[in-house]
Amino acid sequence: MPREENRQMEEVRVRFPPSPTGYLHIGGARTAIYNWLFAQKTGGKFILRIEDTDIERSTKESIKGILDGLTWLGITWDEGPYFQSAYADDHQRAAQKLVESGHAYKCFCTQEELEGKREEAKRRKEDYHYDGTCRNLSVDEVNRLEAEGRPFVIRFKVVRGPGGVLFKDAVYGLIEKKYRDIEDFVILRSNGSPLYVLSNAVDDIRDGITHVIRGQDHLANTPKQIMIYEALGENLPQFAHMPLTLDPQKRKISKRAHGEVVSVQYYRERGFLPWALVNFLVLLGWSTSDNQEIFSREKLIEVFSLEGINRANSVFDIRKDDPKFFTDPKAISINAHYLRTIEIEELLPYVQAEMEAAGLWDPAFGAKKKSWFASTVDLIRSRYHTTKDFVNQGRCYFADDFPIEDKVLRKNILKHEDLKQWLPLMAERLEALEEFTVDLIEQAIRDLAAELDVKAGILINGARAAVTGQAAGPGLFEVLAAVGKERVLHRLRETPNLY
RNA sequence: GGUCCCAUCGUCUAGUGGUCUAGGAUAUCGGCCUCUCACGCCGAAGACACGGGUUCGAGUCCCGUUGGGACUGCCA
Repeated sequence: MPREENRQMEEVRVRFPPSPTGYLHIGGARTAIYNWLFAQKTGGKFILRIEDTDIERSTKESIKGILDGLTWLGITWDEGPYFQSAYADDHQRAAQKLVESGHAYKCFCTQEELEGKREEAKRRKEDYHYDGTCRNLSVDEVNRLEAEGRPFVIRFKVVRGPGGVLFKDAVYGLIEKKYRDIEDFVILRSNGSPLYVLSNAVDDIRDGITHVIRGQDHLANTPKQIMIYEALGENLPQFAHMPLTLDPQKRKISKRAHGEVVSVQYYRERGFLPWALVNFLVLLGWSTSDNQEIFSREKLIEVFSLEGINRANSVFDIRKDDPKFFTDPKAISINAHYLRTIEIEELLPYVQAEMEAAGLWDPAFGAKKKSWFASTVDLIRSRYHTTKDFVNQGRCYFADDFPIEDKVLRKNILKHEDLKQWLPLMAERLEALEEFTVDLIEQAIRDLAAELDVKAGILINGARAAVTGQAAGPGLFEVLAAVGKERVLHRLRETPNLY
């Protein structure tokens, strides 16, 4: 009992321990988000630890990519990044301690021997567990083999007898694993380096981790780690395993199999707002009882809880070669939602960044023309899905060179021979306006339509095509006001050249 | 194969024995709005994997079947 009381007094400490073998992917980001949220919620600490023990596969670029990805998402850490490789001594000491206390032993079996036994078992359709050849070696034998210079690994000595490891997972509930189903697993390689199961536990102990929130793929490893904690005489953290994210074929998503579309970077490059991605990701396997889906940062922290984590894996509905959706439609819809609803001031920097990258940025947009810039962005944003759209579909508002879609040209201009005269005529009328306001523009154009005895729609759609190159967009009069008198007149007068 | 986990609309999910002829979101379709396209609003279609129990009553509890996933390395 006193142990539990202590635990409640303890500060919550959670961690995200990525291995730097590639970019930050969706699954990792989601794990980081859940941990971060839990820390924020409980006033605890979120620790970043880079598990770079596999030096062969770890790269500097990968570490940078992970840090950049988290930072972009707004997932900040309170401690670290710590590097696992810096604590090799801890891991070896722990292994040594386990050997000395009789919880582990040196195993001299060679990989070839083991491989042979595995094959043999497989051939006989039996499941293979390490047979314990070295488990009961006498002290003399161990000394002799070591003196011979024979390499050895250290294996954890699993209890042989009835019973098993029982623990309560915050998400999955009671989990039991029988001792007989656990083999004497390796904790230290023959070269002295630790295996994940050991180093991860030792690091969590050193870092004072109170809650281990991680993917369900680690559920099967947990009993082993619990045995290590216990053998080391340490208190257990609380475990919470979260469901995995699968692809539409129900395969675990991975960098290797899915490539870019599962990387955080991809969403950044495709024009996602970081918080929109976080909001989408948190919904993959977690929900509130009232099923709310859009959360501000503060609200999310307020309502997040481990109880809301689902047990079933969820599907990240990525589309391959879908002309309409480049990723899960729901992710896009959430991004579009934020795009059209956040404070315009908050959106502007993202649009600016896109424009700078596209070479469309004019410093005046941030100064003298700022209110024009803001209102123009506001005018067009409701039909955009990503910030990229501002420089693609939105190009005509900010630049003089913009494409006119073929179909639009044919349907809204070429089809009406008279527009060759009418649009320049419209320019005349607009030029005469005292002020270039939406109301006056509308009046002038409707008057012109009446005068010419044509449906206003003909003129309106023609003008839209000539001025924006597109068939769709905001109300034409607003568009003209936004594009500005001078440019509108020019574009209308250019119409004859389109024929 | 063995161990563990999971199972509600295409996808994300609400649902903790009766209020479920199963709710929301997204995607799809239709309508309204309208100069177009979005937005917004209204509406349609769309799911409790199957079979046994338990119970007056089961999406909800139990068992089995099927299906899916994870783990099963001197990877993390």
